[in-house]
Amino acid sequence: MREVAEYAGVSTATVSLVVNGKAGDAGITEATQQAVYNAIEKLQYTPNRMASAVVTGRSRMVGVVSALSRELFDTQFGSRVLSGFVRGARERGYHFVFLEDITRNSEDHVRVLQDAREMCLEGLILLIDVGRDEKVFDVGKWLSTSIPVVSVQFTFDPEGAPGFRVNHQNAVEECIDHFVRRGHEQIGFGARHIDLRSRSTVAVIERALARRGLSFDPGCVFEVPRWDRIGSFVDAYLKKRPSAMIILYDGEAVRAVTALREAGIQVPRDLSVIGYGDSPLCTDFAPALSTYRPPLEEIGRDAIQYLIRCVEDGTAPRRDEVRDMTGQLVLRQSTGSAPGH
Amino acid sequence: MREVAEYAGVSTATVSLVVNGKAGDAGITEATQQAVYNAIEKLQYTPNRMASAVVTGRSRMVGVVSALSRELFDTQFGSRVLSGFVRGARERGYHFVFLEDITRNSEDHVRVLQDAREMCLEGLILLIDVGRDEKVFDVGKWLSTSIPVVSVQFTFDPEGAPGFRVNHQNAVEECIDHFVRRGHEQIGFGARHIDLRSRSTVAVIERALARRGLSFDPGCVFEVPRWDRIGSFVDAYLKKRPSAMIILYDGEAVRAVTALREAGIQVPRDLSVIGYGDSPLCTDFAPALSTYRPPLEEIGRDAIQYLIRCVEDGTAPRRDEVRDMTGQLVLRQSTGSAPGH
DNA sequence: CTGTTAGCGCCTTCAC
DNA sequence: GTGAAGGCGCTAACAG
Repeated sequence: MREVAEYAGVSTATVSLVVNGKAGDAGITEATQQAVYNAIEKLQYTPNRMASAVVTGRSRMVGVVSALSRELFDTQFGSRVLSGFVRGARERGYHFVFLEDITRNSEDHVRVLQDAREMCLEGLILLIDVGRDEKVFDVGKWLSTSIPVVSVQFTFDPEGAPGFRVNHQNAVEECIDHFVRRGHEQIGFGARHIDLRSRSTVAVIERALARRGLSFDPGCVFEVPRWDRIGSFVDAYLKKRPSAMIILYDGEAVRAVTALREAGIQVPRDLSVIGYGDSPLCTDFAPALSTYRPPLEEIGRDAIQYLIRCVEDGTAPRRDEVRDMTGQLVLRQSTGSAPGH
Repeated sequence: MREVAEYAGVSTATVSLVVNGKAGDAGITEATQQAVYNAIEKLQYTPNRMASAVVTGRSRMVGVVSALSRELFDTQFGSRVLSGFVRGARERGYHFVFLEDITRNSEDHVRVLQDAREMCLEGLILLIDVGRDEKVFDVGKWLSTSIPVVSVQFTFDPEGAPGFRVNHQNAVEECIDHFVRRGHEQIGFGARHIDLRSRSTVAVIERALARRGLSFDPGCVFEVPRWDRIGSFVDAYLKKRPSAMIILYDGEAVRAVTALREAGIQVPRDLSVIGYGDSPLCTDFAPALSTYRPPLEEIGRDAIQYLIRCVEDGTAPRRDEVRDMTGQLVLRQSTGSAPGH
């Protein structure tokens, strides 16, 4: 920097102002600015972020903290969100680093904060993927007293934590809308486990149906287990035989369709199925699986940019606000009209 | 730090030595060290990496540069490698950041170098996933003149760039071994596109077969296109009817098995299939897909730790060396004995 | 064995 | 409008 200043015939202070785009405020001549830019060009000068971080306390870096990194990398969900982070950060000239996995043991969160301070991170993205783990929320709250934190939840849970997440309402509405238009009246729901999360989804389905004057049969909530126990699903299905189903997630949808086919149920002739996730397997499978595509890249991008904006404006991210992002229903071969419609 | 020094009754230099684990070399009393640790504890002191990076030039951060980030995040391959990076870096107290995608336009590589210098990155991981792009190799070579670079290639290409990659030789041997033991003699190969990469795989298969006194029928190289053109694959298969196939990747294997079933070929009764990737869909599909599981986490972890070791030892990473990592054949339901064996 | 000193590269008042 | 000076938090020689 000193060399640049000398080459341009100005002082290092001037160079600093120009490099940081504060030349205008400081009222520096156009000519002087040009001279500085020329010098930078000639000398191949690259400013040192570390040095400026030392004095300003600003590193232009944020951290990503996850609640369960195995899922983060094993499902395509996590990696798509990551992809959004990369884009979002890049667009604003920021970078991000991974910190500890909060849930490995009970002291990880202090490590996170320590790392964040060591590296002068300006904010944290908290990736919530295990649903309703009270501990994760508490850690988030605790972290957010020392550093800006924005939460991202990328699994499907209508009653999950506030923060950036998919618009579950919309997802359900889109599916029901499509089914009803095609004449389906008895609509089922399937998931790997029937837990609190599934139950809230069922509640949303129920309300969507009610708004259309249809009712939901509680018997149409199906557990779609692994292959070794898939028989229980088939049996349960055959008792009710709904003509349409929403299944969480695509993998479960594939297993359900396959198992049902062996029992003589044809998709989409006898049953229409919409999965969730839009994973690559949707198009490898036959019939190609209709699915709801969650806006994961968008969530990642918007979340990190919101965080950055808060950091730059000096405002604390709102911890209580729900940011629902709308995805898209992707219709393929596994959906059709209700039998006899 | 000054406060810590005062509290402990020593100088900042002593604190620095203790914090950086150089207390031993400098011969600092146990008692003094304890005093420093106590002070650190009491004052909740966190060292500032940025500041030390300024003076040492060492940031304990490396960068990850990819050749095609879309693939990085769309396939489970990329995200598993990333997971390895996270672990590998963490184990050594390092962090990593994402830089530009080299291939977006022709000037991205200078941006990469600029970012690396701005952030005092100590090394670069070059993710090669598009196979044999001369440009990527050149960029890698160019980068490595200014900064340590180690390459990671995570697609399947026996003749790809040197660096960390899966042991293709082993992958093929394992499959062939298994097939031969089960009495298969005519073994085929399938892939989405029959290009240079596939051809080198075929060559490896050919040699493995030759070593066992078997020959490879060039007519048994099959293109497994998307659904709209899958008929061509089925036709080609029916002409040769090999009893076993290696298919790149799992998605293609699923399409192949499904299409063939519609043509009356049963897996594994008439045909044994081994895919590649061990993606989640292997166990969602029926029959559950046998596959070769590439050691992606291991590759990521080893690659970044090799890079870090080079950085710390001050040695340049070898650009020409092949680091083949061995994966594992995962046998499930899509493989069986040769018909009549 | 430990403290003193002199920077690392940069930013930011303040006079001029 | 611009430069000089001081300091950010830390490390590395060297002196004692």
